[in-house]
Amino acid sequence: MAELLAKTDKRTKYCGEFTKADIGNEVCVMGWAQKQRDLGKLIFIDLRDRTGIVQLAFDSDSNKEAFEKAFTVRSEYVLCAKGTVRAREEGAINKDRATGEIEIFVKELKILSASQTPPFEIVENSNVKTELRLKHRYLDLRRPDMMNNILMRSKIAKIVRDYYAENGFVEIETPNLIKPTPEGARDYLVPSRVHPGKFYALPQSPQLYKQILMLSGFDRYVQLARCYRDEDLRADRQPEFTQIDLEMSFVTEDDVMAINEGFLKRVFKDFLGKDIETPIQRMTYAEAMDRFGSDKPDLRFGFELKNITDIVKNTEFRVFKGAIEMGGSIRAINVKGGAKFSRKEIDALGEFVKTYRAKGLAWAKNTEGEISSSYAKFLTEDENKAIYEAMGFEKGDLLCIVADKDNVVFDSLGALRCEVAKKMGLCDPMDFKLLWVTEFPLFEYDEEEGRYYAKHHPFTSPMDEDLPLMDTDPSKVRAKAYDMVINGMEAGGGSIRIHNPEIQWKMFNVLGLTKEEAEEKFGFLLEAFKYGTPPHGGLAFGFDRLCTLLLGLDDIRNVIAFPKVQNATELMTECPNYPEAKALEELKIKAYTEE
RNA sequence: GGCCUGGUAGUUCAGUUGGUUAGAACGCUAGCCUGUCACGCUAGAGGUCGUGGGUUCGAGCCCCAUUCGGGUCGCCA
Repeated sequence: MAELLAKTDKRTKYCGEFTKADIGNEVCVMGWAQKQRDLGKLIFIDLRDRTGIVQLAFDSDSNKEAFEKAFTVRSEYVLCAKGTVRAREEGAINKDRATGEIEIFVKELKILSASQTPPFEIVENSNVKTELRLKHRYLDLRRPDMMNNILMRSKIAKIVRDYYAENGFVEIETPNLIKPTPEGARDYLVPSRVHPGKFYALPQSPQLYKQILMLSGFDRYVQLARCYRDEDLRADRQPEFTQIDLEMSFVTEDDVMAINEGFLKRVFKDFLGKDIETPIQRMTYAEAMDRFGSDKPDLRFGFELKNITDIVKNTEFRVFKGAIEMGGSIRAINVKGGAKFSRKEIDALGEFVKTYRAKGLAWAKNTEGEISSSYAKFLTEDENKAIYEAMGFEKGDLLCIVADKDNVVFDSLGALRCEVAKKMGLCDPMDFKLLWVTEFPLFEYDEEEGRYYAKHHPFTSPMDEDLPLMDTDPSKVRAKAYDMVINGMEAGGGSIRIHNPEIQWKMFNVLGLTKEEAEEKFGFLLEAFKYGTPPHGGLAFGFDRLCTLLLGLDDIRNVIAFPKVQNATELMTECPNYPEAKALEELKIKAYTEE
């Protein structure tokens, strides 16, 4: 059935590129049959490639041979068609299609490849289950929207390379087989054949290498770096992903932020035609937590958190009193226009906050001046009034209150304000709100293990004015770290690094690392730092997330050609898989057996 | 590891209180049709109701286990 492509079969241009200017030309096109429409003595075939669709026309009277072949064409057959571009008659013009004013009247048709009936139709906006799409990803990628996503990703990557190159950045590849790192996410490990029992790790990020590059004097480095983390997946998280990774020497936070604001301005302008105002708004971590209950606040809507602990500090209401007694707080958001939520929907919000460890949701609803509430009866009239006043509670509003330990209150209310905003349709994906979050805490205290962890990583520089606190109260030390937050998503983050050995040792000390442990883990870096280290800092954007945002999507997998599913398998190739016994033997690794 | 949720024709779904032969749309196959482009008309094929067990006279529906997806908490320096 399939025919060979002859040397003379040269494609004139892509399907989507034909216009009225081509009328009368002899052309040759190649592509996939999207649809065959048989009208009896007339057949139309929509021919598709990555640029679009052009209509092929066949007429039994004019060319019997081509017509008869066209008759056998089914969806997804690969065709080569030669013929004449002609104008469509008035009334036969398809205004919904870019090439709708012309068609190719085919003189010679070759079926280069037949196709089975695909398991799902190759059309835009298909709502086929993810599982099936991923199993047949090659077909899914043919769908115009997926095809477009991947093409756009490539376009964004080019903007990245152009922008940073124009600003003096050097693109350098760092290794993918590296020394396993001690802290942070789980490493993917790769066994070494030459060194039985030893493993490489796949990089979680090129962090240490890019710092070393600064030391070597490259001054400005950038890389579209593949990164790997063996952690559970989410809608915005894949085990392997791509980072726009960069580092700069002789810079402060402002310098790093400025150069990257330039990039964001550029990519939003070039890609979306949108103007981003610079400098981009900044907010400290403390303010972000206080106002939004999150270190990555979505600024597309209000519903800010307010602390009402003082108003009810003398209450006997057990729920509020309990929170105060355990050193927590009572905070509220006023969902403007939220009174339209039904009792059932509000109960669902109560269940929602419980997933963030809150014990429940106290609420009050003002419907046309009539207030119904889950908690008001437990408070005095004055207390209720004071809360309403503090929150600006008016007709049509819904007040949501959580009382608990601070971190629970922040987590649950921070998530709740996004949840209600989503339900109320306030999250236009093409309305972009950019924000730098700054002054992150340097450490996080792990209560279970009774020790400090680096919130960013152990090479993050403390803020100069907080240096004395390193010895007295590490939990209060702020870092020279910054995150780029777009519409509530962490799009990137970075920091100024420590380049002073004394401070680095102090850092390890707080983290509970002995000199020996530090040498064992980071010896090469500490050694390198002895030979003249420039002050340096950098940042990494989540490239996949950035593409997702710019395309207005909500699933990172739609910008990744071959993504993995929730249990970290890839459905098309069915990876991972058991290796051959011989391979394990060479690696001196025992085969896994079920217990 | 926890919680929530789904799996019925190739696809997307419906399926009543547990009761006859499990339906629809699209797709697919065949026939007819010269201006379609979501072509139209006619006819047809297509089902181990994810899998295994249980309850019952009787299970797509109830129970248990399991598997494969999706969301999420933990986790993600």
